[in-house]
Amino acid sequence: MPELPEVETVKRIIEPQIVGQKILSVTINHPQVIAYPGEHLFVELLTGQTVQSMSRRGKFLTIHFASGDRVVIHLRMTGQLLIAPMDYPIEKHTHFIAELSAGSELRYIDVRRFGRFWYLRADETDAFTGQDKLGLEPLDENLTAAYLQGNLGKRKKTIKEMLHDQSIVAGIGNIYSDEILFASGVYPKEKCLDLDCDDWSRIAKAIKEIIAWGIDTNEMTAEEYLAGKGKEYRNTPHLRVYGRSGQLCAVCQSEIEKITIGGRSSCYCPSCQMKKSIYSDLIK
DNA sequence: CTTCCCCTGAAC
DNA sequence: GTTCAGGGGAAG
Repeated sequence: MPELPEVETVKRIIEPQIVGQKILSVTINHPQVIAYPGEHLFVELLTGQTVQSMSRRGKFLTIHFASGDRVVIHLRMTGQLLIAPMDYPIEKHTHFIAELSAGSELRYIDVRRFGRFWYLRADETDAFTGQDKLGLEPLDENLTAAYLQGNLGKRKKTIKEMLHDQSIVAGIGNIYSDEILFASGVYPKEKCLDLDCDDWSRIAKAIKEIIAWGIDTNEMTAEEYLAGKGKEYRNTPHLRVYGRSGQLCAVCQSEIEKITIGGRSSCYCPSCQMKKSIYSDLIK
């Protein structure tokens, strides 16, 4: 479900509600979501820990404990984290509940059960989650046109696919890659090696602007977040191309098209995001 | 490179 | 009934 802006939203809502809390008890309803180190050890290690902070890296969340231990969480497609009063109804597909000292609960809900939890002890290096392979954060000042062109400029793959490569830029998924390419005016199926300096500049700028916009627009209170069950995000109605095939482009009124790239759907405006080959024919 | 897999549910 | 879904890893 969530990409970087949504995961950041989850972090901003959840962190203030768990900092300083002690975990009194842990219930796991579906062990599949525990990737490491196994259900029973996970429960044993987590019980009694006191939360110090929460952080986000790409689409990963980490809960840091006073002991130095931490829990890394990836929500994948449909994972949701909620802080709920103990008497709040248990949603279907609730796989994990941690009872907190304030009398509330941290709950994990995941319809498709693709999400994963890892418990890492203080002295354990993270060799399990994949976080160590992440590239730059979109808002990192080192993420520039030169960085993108240097890392991707000779690749044959399409720009749409490469924007999903978490080892280059961390946190972009299928929604935001569509939105970023629309904002850049780049045809999603364009091969990286066909893009020029100006294209990379617009893409670098759009990555920052669209991701920052996504985070800002998602801003909400903890009450609103709970009411939306941690799965309703504010910016969804304002996306400009994702999920809008057949509708008219807000900029030029052309009909937004949907194509398949690397096995995933991609929505784009054929007029605002013209293929370079067509464009070069037009300016002859 | 493409295809499949992990899962459930909504839309068609 | 079939297809698709905001992720990611493994297998062919």
